[in-house]
Amino acid sequence: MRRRNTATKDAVLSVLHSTGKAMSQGAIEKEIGVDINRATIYRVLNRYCEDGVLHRIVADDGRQYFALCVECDKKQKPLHHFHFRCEKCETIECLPEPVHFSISNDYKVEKVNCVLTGICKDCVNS
Amino acid sequence: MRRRNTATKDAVLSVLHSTGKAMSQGAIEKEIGVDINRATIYRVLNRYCEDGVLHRIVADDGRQYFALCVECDKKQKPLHHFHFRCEKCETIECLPEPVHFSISNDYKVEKVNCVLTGICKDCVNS
DNA sequence: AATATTAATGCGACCAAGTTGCATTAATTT
DNA sequence: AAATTAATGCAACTTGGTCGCATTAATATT
Repeated sequence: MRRRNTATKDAVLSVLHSTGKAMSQGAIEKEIGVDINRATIYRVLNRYCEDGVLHRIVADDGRQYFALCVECDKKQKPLHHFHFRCEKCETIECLPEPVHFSISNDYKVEKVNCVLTGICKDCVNS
Repeated sequence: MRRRNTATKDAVLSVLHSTGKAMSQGAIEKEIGVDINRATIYRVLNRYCEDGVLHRIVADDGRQYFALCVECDKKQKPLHHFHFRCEKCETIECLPEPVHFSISNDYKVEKVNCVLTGICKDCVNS
């Protein structure tokens, strides 16, 4: 099941690159310009997550947001980092702040999902 | 708009007390014994959150879970604490582990939502 | 104790996010 | 150029959660 290159996949990646933030399917659909089916966008995003190109954040609004893993690398973000969801501009940002925790070895931790919510620095002064 | 005491509200609280964990509407409905409407349970839960009796956690499954704030107090949990969602027994636990982070003052942080996901200590040995 | 007030409930309809089945299209292999 | 099968579009569906509205019942008032 080798992956194939398509215009849709490229378009999704380029939108994520250009905004530099984590985006929901809806936000991507709005920004992407061309008309791409909702289900297709979800499938592209899910595939990228499987392939380690994107990571998925579930925010406290219950929705999924997707962010480039490369973006995180560039800014030297740790594997598990905080995310900030701005309620005004409706974007999610990967923060350089690492998530630290200690937990009994009896627990098997598989995923870490930390989201701060509020007004981001761009929106707080406007 | 003074709150009124009802059997439904008591039943919801007592289920949460008896399990000692954060529960979704669905889990509460299953455990509660009596037949209570879905919308009503949600309304009860939302009211309790407004009143500071419960707090709401949105897990990485995108669903809302509700936990007693008193439970947290008892175990001396900090205001912002980690939560652990077990994928096997489908419960969420409030952990005593506090959430620490530092972020630029330019951001206005209003909510903190941190969930670890995996297999809890009760399920890992079974 | 009887009545008035209005919060709480049940029901059904509704919405939004996300997924899935299936026929069709098109990227890669041969 | 033909064959293979991943990717897409569409519609239907699922699930979590909310809302409007008529009805019920907890509290306040008499």
